[in-house]
Parts: sequence; C-alpha cells; structure tokens
Amino acid sequence: MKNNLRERREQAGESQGDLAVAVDVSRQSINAIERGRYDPSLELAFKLARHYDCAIEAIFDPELAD
Amino acid sequence: MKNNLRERREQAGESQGDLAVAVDVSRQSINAIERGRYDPSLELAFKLARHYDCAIEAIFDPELAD
DNA sequence: CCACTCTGTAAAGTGTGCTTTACAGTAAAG
DNA sequence: CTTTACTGTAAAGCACACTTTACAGAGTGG
Repeated sequence: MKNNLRERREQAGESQGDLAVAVDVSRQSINAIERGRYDPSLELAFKLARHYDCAIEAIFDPELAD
Repeated sequence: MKNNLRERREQAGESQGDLAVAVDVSRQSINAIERGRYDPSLELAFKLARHYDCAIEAIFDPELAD
C-alpha cells in the first residue's frame, strides 16, 4: 500500500523521531512505514491522520484493488 | 476501537458469510471484528469501506485518543 | 577533529490479525 | 422431526506490526 507520509512529514519540518514521539511508536516503525516495509495498524493510521489533520485516505492508498 | 459494521451489514441485508466473501476474509474474522475482539488491518478496513462505499472514518471510530 | 542529528538497517522477541477445522445454539421451512 | 442458514466460539498455527538494542553512514557546526 502506498503512502505519502514522508512528504507530509518533511513538509511539516519533522524528523522521523519527532513523528514517532507524536504518535507514540518507535522511530523504526515510522521509518519502516515510510519505506513501505509494512502497513501500519488501523489504530496507528488513525493517529497519523489525526496528527496531520486529514483523512486516512489522504495519506494511504490501497493502489488498485486485489 | 468502535465500529458500526454490524449495523451496516444488516442494513445491507448481508450475512457475515456474504460480507466475508465480498472482502475476502473468513467469516470468523468478520464476526470477531463486529464483536470487537480485534481491529482489522488497514487493508481490510479499506476493503470494508469500499464495499460500503464510505470512508474508513465512517465505519471505525478510535473513540477518544490515548 | 569532534560532537550531534538524522536516517537506514539488523536481530530477537511479543502481541495480534487472520486462517482452518470443528462443534454448538437458535430460528425458519419442509 | 429434520434440514438448512446464520451466528458464536474454541484451538492451533502462520504472518506481520511493533518493540528494544545496537551499529553504520551522511551532513552540519563547534
């Protein structure tokens, strides 16, 4: 699943560590999600969307059904 | 995390089995999610939202931050 | 040169999302 | 009474989301 986390984070002037603290996960988790190693849990997706004040759908994209 | 899956499903006149087939998971998974035993993965949340033609936020609610 | 920040990555461990198989209870329909 | 459809639940197993600790490389600033 694609996401634009990195773009949003950089535009917000945050480091991976900053964001990790803000949504209460490890820096490695943020890094892994940005790099597409795995998808976040639904709960973390909600926290990220709330942090960037947008819809989950605005950050994550299932990129064509399966 | 709260959700209104059961209401939506019943209003759509579907059984748990119908929905399970539609979003390609087991009937037990649908049952567990409806009964709040666990939250779906982000991907499954997307499939459910697409199935009911609504936003993820319209089905799931993180019910007050932690 | 040294300290500091940021990022990438690896390994081992925990919890949980989801699976399959299986059985029990309820309700409607023959 | 028997069958059929739907739901609830349990156990065992696999995959992955996330953790902690740890190390390496690039860039910046003293």
